[in-house]
Amino acid sequence: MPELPEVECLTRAVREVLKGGRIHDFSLLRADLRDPIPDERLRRVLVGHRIDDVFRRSKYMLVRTVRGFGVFHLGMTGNMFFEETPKARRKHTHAIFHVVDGRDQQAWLHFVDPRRFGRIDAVEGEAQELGRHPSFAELGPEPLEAAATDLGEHLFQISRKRKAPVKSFLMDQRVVVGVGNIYANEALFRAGIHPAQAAGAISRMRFDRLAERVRETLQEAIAAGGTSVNDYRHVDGERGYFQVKLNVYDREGEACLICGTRVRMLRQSGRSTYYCGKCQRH
DNA sequence: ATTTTCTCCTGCATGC
DNA sequence: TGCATGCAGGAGAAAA
Repeated sequence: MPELPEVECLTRAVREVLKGGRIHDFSLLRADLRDPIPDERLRRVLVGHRIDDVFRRSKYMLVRTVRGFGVFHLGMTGNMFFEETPKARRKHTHAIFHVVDGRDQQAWLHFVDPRRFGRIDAVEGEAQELGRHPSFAELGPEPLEAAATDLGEHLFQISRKRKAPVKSFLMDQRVVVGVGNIYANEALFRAGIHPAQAAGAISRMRFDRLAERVRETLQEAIAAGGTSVNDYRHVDGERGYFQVKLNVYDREGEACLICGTRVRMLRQSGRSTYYCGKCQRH
């Protein structure tokens, strides 16, 4: 489940190779993932132009050239790997980008996604065109770009009168980007906030605390994941997960690492929520 | 306007 | 061992 930290780590690894280089060509092994892949537009944007930057917005990795942006989303199970050859294919490889880096070294960047919830898209034009794109138009702020108190203030302001559980609220990408199920659970645990509490009933002070914990959790995950992607030939977004100590996620029935109480699970809008009923209060 | 449900898809764990 | 079943969930559309 690639959330912000995993996408950030992948983006850094890809940037290392692609920035200043070019995509010589690519091939699509299927026409669609979650949505159809716009072959021709992707070609116009990416092929033959210098890669000016590779950056992350929300859970999207963006590849910028003079023509526009390549847009990559990993969905649930997506990942990208540099391979030594175009042929050494893992199962569920859907696209292969033939890359020539800044030092004229060749590489093949493979987009792999078993469940195919990911997306590959292209936006022509400048940053403002990207901002108008449906995937980006309504996104909330980047949690790591604002100061913690500004994020707390933001969460507090837009949550007034909202009855949604704070956990669903936190996972809403229009509220704040990048927080998926795992890190929502973990940040709420760290903040001592019960996931079922109505967002609108949470005080400014507690939102400040939550904002701090969200940032801390994401930053720790990036630091942990970042250590595994030094060598671009071994880009491995998955590995990051196992380096972060999860307090509650997927630990139903196990002892809370703080108080020993059994971790509980409940279902909120179809998602599994894990929490400690003693450490996390309304 | 906000919030929930449904949909996409494959791999894996579970149970008989 | 094999097969059916259910679950995992990001995000957008549809429904409530």
